[in-house]
Amino acid sequence: MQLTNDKMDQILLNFLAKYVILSEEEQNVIIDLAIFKSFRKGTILLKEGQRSKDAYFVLKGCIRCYYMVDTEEKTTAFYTESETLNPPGALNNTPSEYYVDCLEDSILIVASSETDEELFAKYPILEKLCRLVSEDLHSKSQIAFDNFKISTPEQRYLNLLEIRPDLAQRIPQYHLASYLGITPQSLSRMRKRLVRKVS
Amino acid sequence: MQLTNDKMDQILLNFLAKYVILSEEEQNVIIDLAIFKSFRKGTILLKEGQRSKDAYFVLKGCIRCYYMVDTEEKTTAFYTESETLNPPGALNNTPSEYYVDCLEDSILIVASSETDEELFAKYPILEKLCRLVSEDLHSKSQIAFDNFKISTPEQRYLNLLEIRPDLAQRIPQYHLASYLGITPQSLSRMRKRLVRKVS
DNA sequence: ATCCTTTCTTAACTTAAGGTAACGAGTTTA
DNA sequence: TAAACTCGTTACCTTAAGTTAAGAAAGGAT
Repeated sequence: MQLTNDKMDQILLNFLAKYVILSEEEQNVIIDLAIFKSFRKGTILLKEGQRSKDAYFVLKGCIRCYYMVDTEEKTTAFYTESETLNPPGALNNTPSEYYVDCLEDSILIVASSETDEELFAKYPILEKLCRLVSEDLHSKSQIAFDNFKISTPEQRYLNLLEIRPDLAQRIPQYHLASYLGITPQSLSRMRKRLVRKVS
Repeated sequence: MQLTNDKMDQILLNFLAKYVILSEEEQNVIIDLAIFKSFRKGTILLKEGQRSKDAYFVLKGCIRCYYMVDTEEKTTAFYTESETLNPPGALNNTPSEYYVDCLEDSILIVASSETDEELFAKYPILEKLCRLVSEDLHSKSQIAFDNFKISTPEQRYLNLLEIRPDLAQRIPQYHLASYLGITPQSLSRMRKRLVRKVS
């Protein structure tokens, strides 16, 4: 399926409409600002040590954050349609601690936070929008953290199946395992255990 | 030690100064708004199921978030001097999923987000301030989440000793254990293992 | 169709965490 | 003072995750 520019604009505006009501003009400013980019599966968007002020809004596809610990990839997050990755570097210009890559061919909006100051001065509602989005993302990430902490790997897996069943379908199991904080072997065993429990 | 009102004001303003430069008037607005409250150790500030729009800034003492899972407390966070707890309820008015209590006699600034709208209209810089604080907290909590995920319980404990050595001193071990995602017994064993490794 | 890479599974062994129980040191309460 | 309570430790057994190694299954590439 091909996404037209209009459709992509609409996906973004629908997302923003959850937070504030924007005038035509404000919508146009945002659309003009938004840079739509396509990436092939496997593309690395951000490397450890790299400085980048870019934030990514996923229109289509899936991106993933991971740390390299020794020679091992430790996956910490997946972002799919209408989700936003806002790396810390955007704020304080520190080098990234982790990598970001595309697990699928993806269409992303790449938002650079360079021009923000003038823009916020001219359109204060955009500052409000950013505040609300940030507060919402913070709250969601806090809740996700809490759930992770109070759960066993098995509960985390079952929770994932419930909350984001799409992920279990589209993401390789060894990435899921890493995301759950266990090895692929453990996840495989766990799945066998769970089947046994059901019957 | 007794904190005077002036000292408490200053702690708050020092914290905010990390984000924006405020005029005298803006500082005064914030100080007038800030409600300083004292709580005795053991006081429960927020209960599961309770709706509250209050955020807490810790001037002195220590507060803790925990979930009740069956009959067990699962501790997910500690907040000490100059840290901020911003429960999700403040945003979307949903009932709290967790409890908050005081682990020590504490002095907190209780900020209700009720009056925000008019205030932001009058002092746009306060909206910017909230955006920056929120982005910063989000980024920090994201990093904390990542570190938790990519670490074993032992690494988490060692990391805690390094990053927040104060916590290990002032917080009972069974709360720390819960925070690390393990039982008090496991933490006790782990500590013994670690001592053995050093020697 | 065959090869090759990627992904998932299984197995045997090691390590560490959970569950339960008991003990002891230090406080608080009666 | 004694009893009760809190907190940390230890012990024994069970459960599950890590490690290493080896195959099986699925997909792509030539």
